[in-house]
Amino acid sequence: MARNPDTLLHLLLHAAHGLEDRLEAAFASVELSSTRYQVLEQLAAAGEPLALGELADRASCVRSNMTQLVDRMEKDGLVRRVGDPDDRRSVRAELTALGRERQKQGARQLAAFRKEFAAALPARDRAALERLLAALG
Amino acid sequence: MARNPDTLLHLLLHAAHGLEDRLEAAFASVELSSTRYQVLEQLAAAGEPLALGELADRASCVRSNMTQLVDRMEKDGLVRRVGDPDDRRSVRAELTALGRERQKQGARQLAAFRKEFAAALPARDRAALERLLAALG
DNA sequence: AAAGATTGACCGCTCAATCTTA
DNA sequence: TAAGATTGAGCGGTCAATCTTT
Repeated sequence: MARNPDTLLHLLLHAAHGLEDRLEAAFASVELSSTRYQVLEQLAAAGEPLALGELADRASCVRSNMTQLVDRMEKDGLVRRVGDPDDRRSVRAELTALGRERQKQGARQLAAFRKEFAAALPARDRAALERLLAALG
Repeated sequence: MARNPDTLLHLLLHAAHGLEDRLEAAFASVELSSTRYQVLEQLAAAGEPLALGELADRASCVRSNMTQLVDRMEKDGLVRRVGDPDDRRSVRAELTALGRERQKQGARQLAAFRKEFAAALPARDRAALERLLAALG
């Protein structure tokens, strides 16, 4: 996204990209992506299998996306599909032991990353950043 | 990317995403994407055909990505491939009349969007934002 | 008919492997 | 051998169409 590099807009988007790349690298160190972590996190927090549509809603993505994501995660042994006896249209995703393990590792990576971010953030700029984010809302 | 919504890191990434979505929508209104616009912009600025590798370097992406992007843009009539007589390994992309037209429309959209962004940005927070971006560098 | 999931086609990106020309 | 471009496979996202169950 390197249009017109001398623009504050550009600098902001570029910084956000860099941040995301580094976060992605942190997750990659435990063989996850932020997308996969997000799913594992939801399932761990829920403490029970969740319907794919429910997962898609929580991830703010489209249903077909979750279908394919769960395909890949299932192939890698992170989750498994289980049917819902009460509504046979529904398919739920359930954590496997491996998925549970990876979720914990991912959580540690994320916590460390957040800490690093907070440390890099000039303390006196927190308020300004919060105003900015509110203005962009 | 909705992990842990009450985190400053998360808020920043979320805001950047929102910004990008809106920028993308602005480009879409003239049947472009930010990616395609970026290529058109480089070609217009250069004033001559550019090798695909050169375009990939300027877009900070991998060569194969540019091959495929130019495939799609060529199919849509925005650019055309031309050979380089001086180095027969090289393939250059050249703007078509349609590509030139779209680049101008895209530039107008981008300018309007930047203006809108600047207006939404609390003036007293500019300095803080610049420090923040420097710290994240 | 409406909801849940899936499929197929596409955008945009990565990597590894390949083919051609220098 | 190096460099330039392409191909093929995969991730992650969209949309439109489809199939099953409610």
